[in-house]
Amino acid sequence: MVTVSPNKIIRIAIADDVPILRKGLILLLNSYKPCGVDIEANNGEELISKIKSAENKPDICILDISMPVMDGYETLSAIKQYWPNIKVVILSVHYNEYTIIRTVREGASCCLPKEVDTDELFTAIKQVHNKGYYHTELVKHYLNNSMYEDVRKLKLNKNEQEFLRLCCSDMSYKQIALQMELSPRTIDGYRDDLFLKLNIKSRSALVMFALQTGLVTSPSEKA
Amino acid sequence: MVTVSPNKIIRIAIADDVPILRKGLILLLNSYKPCGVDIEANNGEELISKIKSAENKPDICILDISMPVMDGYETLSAIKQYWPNIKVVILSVHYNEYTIIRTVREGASCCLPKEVDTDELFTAIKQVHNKGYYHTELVKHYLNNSMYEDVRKLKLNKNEQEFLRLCCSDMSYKQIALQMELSPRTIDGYRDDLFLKLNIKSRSALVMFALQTGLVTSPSEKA
DNA sequence: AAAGAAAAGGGTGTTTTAACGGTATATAGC
DNA sequence: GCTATATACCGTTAAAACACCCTTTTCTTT
Repeated sequence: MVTVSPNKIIRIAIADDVPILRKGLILLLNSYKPCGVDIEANNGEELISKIKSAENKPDICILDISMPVMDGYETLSAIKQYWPNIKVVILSVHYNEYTIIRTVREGASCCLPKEVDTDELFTAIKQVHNKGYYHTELVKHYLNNSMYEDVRKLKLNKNEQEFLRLCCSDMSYKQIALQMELSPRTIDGYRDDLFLKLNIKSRSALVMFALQTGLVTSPSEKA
Repeated sequence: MVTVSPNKIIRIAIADDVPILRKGLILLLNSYKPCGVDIEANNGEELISKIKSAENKPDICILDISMPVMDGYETLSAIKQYWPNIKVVILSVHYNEYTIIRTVREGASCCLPKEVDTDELFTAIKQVHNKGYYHTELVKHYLNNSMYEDVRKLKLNKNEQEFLRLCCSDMSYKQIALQMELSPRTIDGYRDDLFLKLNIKSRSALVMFALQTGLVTSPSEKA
């Protein structure tokens, strides 16, 4: 610590690819006395690079999950690897068992849904800064009571990610196998593995999972 | 018109169930001189009731699609029915052919993705107020070139909505039929109808459609 | 009251999905 | 060298999904 003042401001960095939300959040947080937003980025990669070149590192990073280039899951890992002391708050539309367990187990200090009310957001940030964490009832519930035992299994490898992405379409497993240049049997194995890991029984549920966790983002349609 | 001043402010009403986005948007729009936000609501029903009791009706309503109680699609219909002169801007994460065609054909003056950049949002609002509409390239593209000919077919009835909701799960069609107290054949018919209407061939694509259009919202998980 | 449309129910066949049981190979750690 | 682990691969069977053509019932509409 170089300078410590009694009324030190909580330095905040924000990564979110929705400009109106990001700008709004900045106005909102800056209007709240103890906070100051220094860094904003529209994806994880940009955030990491801005933190690297920042003279004063932020106290807290607020991350969205689904962002282009580098998503919130990866960004969280990178931050915790480079700067373990920076606290991370996940603020996302994706708010489910998978997202909560994966991010909190990876070191997030707090995981909130975007539907959070502004007062609770302020409370959360203050408590994260002072106590190191802020867990909602749902987060507490899943921390005590989750079907996912092993964090490592929550991360999907490249092939699994690609498979999951292709599942979100009209393609049959045979066509997916063809596209990925793998045997249909191998694809069956991927599916069976995911069904087991995620405790689901159908491709429909797999699609639900993919979209709800932000692991697959619907292709932003371009004309 | 009761009072017309040369520098009349554009009166805006906002309905969105995400408080931080709503608050942020209000700060943002109020910081833009020609705009003034008078009404905010966290769902369509609340918005309609606030407009009803408002002395001065808004010029423009900004609507989210996926909201509890009354969603953006229904809210748009209601507004256009009661107050055809109020302009509606759809601002949503849901930005696809279905959403664009359905809202614009129903009378929306503008349909924007939440990823819109703040300058474009300001431009859109100004142009909607002056010219009556603002269409992005993607909106223009779909207006000239859509697979949905008939707007009426875009609206799903109660049974179809319920069916679509239940499709987003691990349930088999047989289980869905049981749950809805209808014959499995009838359910098959619903599916075939939707496949035809939406030009898709699999339940996975149906789930994708349901989530991407906001016609089905993932149940917000509660502990 | 008759015609027509829309919704529900039906039969039958093919294709795809899903559950279960396996083997072979590479490679990283002990 | 052995063991654990991850990856790719294989076969069988049952269930579910999907396609196609058809009838009955229930409403609107005229």
